[in-house]
Amino acid sequence: MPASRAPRVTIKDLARGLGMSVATVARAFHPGGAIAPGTRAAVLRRAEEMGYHPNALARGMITRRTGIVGVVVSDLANPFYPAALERLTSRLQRAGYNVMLVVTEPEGAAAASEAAALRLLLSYQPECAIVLATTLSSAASRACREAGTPLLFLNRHPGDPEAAAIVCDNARGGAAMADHLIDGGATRLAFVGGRADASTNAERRAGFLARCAERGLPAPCEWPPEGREGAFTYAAGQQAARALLGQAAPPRAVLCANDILAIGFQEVARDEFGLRVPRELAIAGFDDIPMAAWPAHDLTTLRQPVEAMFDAALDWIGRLGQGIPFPAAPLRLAGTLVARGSTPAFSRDTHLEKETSCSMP
Amino acid sequence: MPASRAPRVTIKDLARGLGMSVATVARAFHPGGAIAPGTRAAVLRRAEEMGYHPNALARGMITRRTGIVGVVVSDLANPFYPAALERLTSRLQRAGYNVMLVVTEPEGAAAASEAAALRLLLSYQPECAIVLATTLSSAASRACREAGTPLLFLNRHPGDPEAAAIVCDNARGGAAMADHLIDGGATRLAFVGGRADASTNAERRAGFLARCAERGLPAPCEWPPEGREGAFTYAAGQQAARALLGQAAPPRAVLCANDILAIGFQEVARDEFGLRVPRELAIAGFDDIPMAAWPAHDLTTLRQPVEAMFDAALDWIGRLGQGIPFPAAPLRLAGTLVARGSTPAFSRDTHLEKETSCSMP
DNA sequence: GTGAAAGCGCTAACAT
DNA sequence: ATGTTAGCGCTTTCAC
Repeated sequence: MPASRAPRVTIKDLARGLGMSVATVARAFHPGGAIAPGTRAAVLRRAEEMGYHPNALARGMITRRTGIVGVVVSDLANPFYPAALERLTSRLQRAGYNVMLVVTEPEGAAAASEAAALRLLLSYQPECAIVLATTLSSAASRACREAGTPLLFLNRHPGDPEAAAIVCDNARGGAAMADHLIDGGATRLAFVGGRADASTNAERRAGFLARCAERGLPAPCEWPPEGREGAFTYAAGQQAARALLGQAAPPRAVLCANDILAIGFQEVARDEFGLRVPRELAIAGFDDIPMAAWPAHDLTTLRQPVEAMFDAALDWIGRLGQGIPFPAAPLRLAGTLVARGSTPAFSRDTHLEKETSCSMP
Repeated sequence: MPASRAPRVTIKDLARGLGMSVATVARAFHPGGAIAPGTRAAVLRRAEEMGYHPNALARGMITRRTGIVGVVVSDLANPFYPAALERLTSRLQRAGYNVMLVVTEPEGAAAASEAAALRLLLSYQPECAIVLATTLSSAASRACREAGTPLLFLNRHPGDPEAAAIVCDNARGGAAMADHLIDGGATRLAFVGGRADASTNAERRAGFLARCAERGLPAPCEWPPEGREGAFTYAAGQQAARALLGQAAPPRAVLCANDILAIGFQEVARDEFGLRVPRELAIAGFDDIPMAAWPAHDLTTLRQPVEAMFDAALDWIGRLGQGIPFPAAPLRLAGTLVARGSTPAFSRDTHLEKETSCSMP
């Protein structure tokens, strides 16, 4: 026998209780419903009394608007994502959507389980799926397309040109950091990357290296070296520090592809190499996770425009309900350089313009 | 016009395409279905070709088993919870459930929005709701009860005796920590609490104080003082350190109600008071968040039996499907003391027994 | 403004 | 083993 739960009050019960038809009762729950104000009030009052609550599943089946938004995450160990997930969920909730959470394995190995998880999500007919913090296997993307579920990448964007994306302008951020470090007096710079397959990593790196070249500096040294896999983790940051700072001519300023890397790097720089930050070594990160502001780290970083990204996402999702598909061109929003104690104070409080977008060819 | 999406392939389309009845087709998708193996194979093959995927909403309406599990979180800023959420979601997914995420405002102020969010969740007819990391307003609890949705508290338990709960044996954990610190040689102990209304806080404190008394020590000093609100945050840990370590006879060993507090405390102890840990001050936390193992913190802590808690939760949820309600008595599972460098090495690697339960009167 | 009827996509008795 | 029928709870024509 399946679960025997207390039967819920349905619209039928309510209609019976009121001596009305279900149609009338239903109209009371819809803004534009053609119903006499008095009738509506009566229905609402009785509903309250009887403890009636509409069944979203039944409603969703008919209207094809389930109010469900799928959110796919994979790297909750990076503090940036819990914070983002919390905000995103809050905002979707307030807009009347409900978040269905899908966690995919961080390592690509489990592409099969990822596809399974996504299929499960799709079976609930979400209005769209938001991919936070990870790329999706092509199998999973295809599944969405087949199911007709719009896909929105937040923070990263996949190779897939058909997918909509809202991202931080990572290249500009990387460039701004290069300026900041160079203005701080450094000439021997370094870049510490995370996962090579992440668009965030590639763009931040590209922006940083390009600006260094523009300003006539020698090419920064890099970690991880060609052919070696990086990661967006504390441990990877430590490793990078041991490698880069152990060199004959170690860098004097380092940009790490994200904050958690930078924090790991800084830890080793101080504890194992006895370097004073920022005097002997300047360190910067990317994201502005809460920890970055802790006195122990006091990390200069590029704050992602998270709220602006969510503003846009909610806007897009709202339009979806009116039949307007997601824009094809990725939306890039500029971040803010937050100068703290891990870099010299020369150009403190430089702020990038608050927001900017740029379209694709 | 509502969203015009590509119409999905339904079971009817599939039945038509196969020249069978919908009933037969449906049976192919159910394990015990009375259907010829050949027919099933044909259906499955054709389904694949036509891109048919069952609609979970429609199925849920009939079977009253939606496969949806609501998960309510509020404090994603505490690293313990993202990690727990990730694991819990993964495991539920693998068991065929889908997680609907509800984020409630951390501060009790927004009890109204909490109730609204929960109502929204309930309208999707979840099979149960798991409350992770927070207590629920009584309005919200009542809403669940009225809707007939079983409620399971994970990690905390509310005053509400009707609610099911799976928690770490916090009192024993607190006692184990007292032993560990006392065995390490300390006599002037302190306890730093978090939110006073959290059961975790109360239990850890009670266990700690009781054991101190049993071992004949003077009552540990405490923070926050009576009437002052604490919090489970880094900043609160810093504050506590400034208050406790600034005293005439500062404590030599401190148990913080969770790791993030302990890390904040430790930071201030080292940087502002110049104390050497663990020589001059022993510090311990509770939870074993990933950061606790970082060399910079190297924090002794009481690891919560997270996986065992989830084992039990999944077990209970599985039974729910067979009509077996959640047990009324809270399940308490013992944690493990993980001794690291922030406390003296005397009784390193003490492990509590792996698991224990205790019933309520 | 209200009611009757059809049906969303699927499952679960019933027949056969 | 398969088809027929009746719904799940709700929205949405269409009459009145």
